[in-house]
Amino acid sequence: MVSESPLRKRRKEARPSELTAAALGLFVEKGFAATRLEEVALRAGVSKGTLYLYFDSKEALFKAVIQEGIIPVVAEGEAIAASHAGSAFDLLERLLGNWWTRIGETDFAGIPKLMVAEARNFPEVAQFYYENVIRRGRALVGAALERGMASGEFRRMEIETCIEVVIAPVLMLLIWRFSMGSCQGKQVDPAQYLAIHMDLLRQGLQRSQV
Amino acid sequence: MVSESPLRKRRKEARPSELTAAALGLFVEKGFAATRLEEVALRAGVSKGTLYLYFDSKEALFKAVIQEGIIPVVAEGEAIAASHAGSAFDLLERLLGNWWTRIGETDFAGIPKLMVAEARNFPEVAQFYYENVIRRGRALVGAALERGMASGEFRRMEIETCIEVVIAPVLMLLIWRFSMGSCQGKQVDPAQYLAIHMDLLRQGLQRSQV
DNA sequence: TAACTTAATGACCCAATAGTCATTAAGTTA
DNA sequence: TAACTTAATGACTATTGGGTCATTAAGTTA
Repeated sequence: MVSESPLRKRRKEARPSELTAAALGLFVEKGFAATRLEEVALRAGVSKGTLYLYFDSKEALFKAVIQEGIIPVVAEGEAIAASHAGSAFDLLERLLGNWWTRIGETDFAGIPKLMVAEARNFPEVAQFYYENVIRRGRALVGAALERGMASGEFRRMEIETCIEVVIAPVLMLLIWRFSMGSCQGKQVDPAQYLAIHMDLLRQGLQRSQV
Repeated sequence: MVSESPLRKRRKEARPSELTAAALGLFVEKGFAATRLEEVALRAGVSKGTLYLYFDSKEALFKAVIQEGIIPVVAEGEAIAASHAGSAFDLLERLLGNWWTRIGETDFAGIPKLMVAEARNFPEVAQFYYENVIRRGRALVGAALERGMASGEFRRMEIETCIEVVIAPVLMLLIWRFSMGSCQGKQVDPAQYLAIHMDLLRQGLQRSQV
């Protein structure tokens, strides 16, 4: 009886993403500084030495984690906005909804909390994230708001600040899940949370008060 | 010419709060794990040995930082709510405004970000914070919303989720300031941010559409 | 001003961990 | 199946930083 699976498997292609996935989980859970690389390697089913085959340093691993999975979603949002035909509010709803299903329900959901917690320790990565995710995400929401104000669907308000207020609850929902979330008995229901947020926004933004 | 100030000053009373203040600043800036106690001591104008005179461990210091300054503000909010006479919306505005001036504009402003970043590493402290700050803060906002719905000033909505959505932007404003805030050129203006948030809420919550 | 109490110090200890590298073995080629 | 390439390993090193404690000196009392 001979074992079919050798102890050491050579899987050069799969290792990097398995390592960043493991690292993301641990970084989100314990923070960057408190995460030990041996634990990351263990979770990825590999030894610490192997980790260093693919990433030069702990910081390089952090950068890879952040850059890996979140940027495609922004591009997707931009495509949605470009092809949208309905009302401005529908667009807003689709943008936030898409962001939720593509980030909030995936393994990448922990990235905003991680980025918030570590931004000051990695200004370079934070800047990258700001330029490629935040700035573009804001621009999308801003364009939707502008469209609605131009058409008379929304009342006129100062746009830049409005963007922040619209995005904040969605961000908070994620951050909460990966931080204080475990303290409370019944978890927040994301669908209901988003529904209430959109409901308040619909009436809060509208111009004509019938 | 004799120096009036000896090298070692004995200031037993002042040390603890000076140490927690220094620790808060560094914890918020770098995270708990990445903060060195020697640096905390240095910032407090004291040696590392002195720090251990007042706090048993790094974790004890963390607990003290969290527990020290934020709870009185909740009590203050409860007093405001108890004595409030005007409309429910005015109460909401006063609560958020008070929270802002008493936390947002003080040294304690970094605590929410710190708590969010470290909650999973200190479940016991997180639980304490949850019971004494979050739960009570939510109850305050919830009572204001209920009052408004009961009087017909607000339309009826599911309260628990509503609370979250009302609070989220205010929390996000603080968290942002201590994380990604330094990435963007022009900072958000807190007063304008709160004004827009309250403006959206006023119209979003109201029952009668005149 | 001498004796005494205790706040403050900083050199030291040791556990933890980021990063290295000589060795091992999986898979490939001839 | 022997020779070869390189993915994978894990023992090892160097450094960092939490925590200790014998020593020092500020302030107080008699």
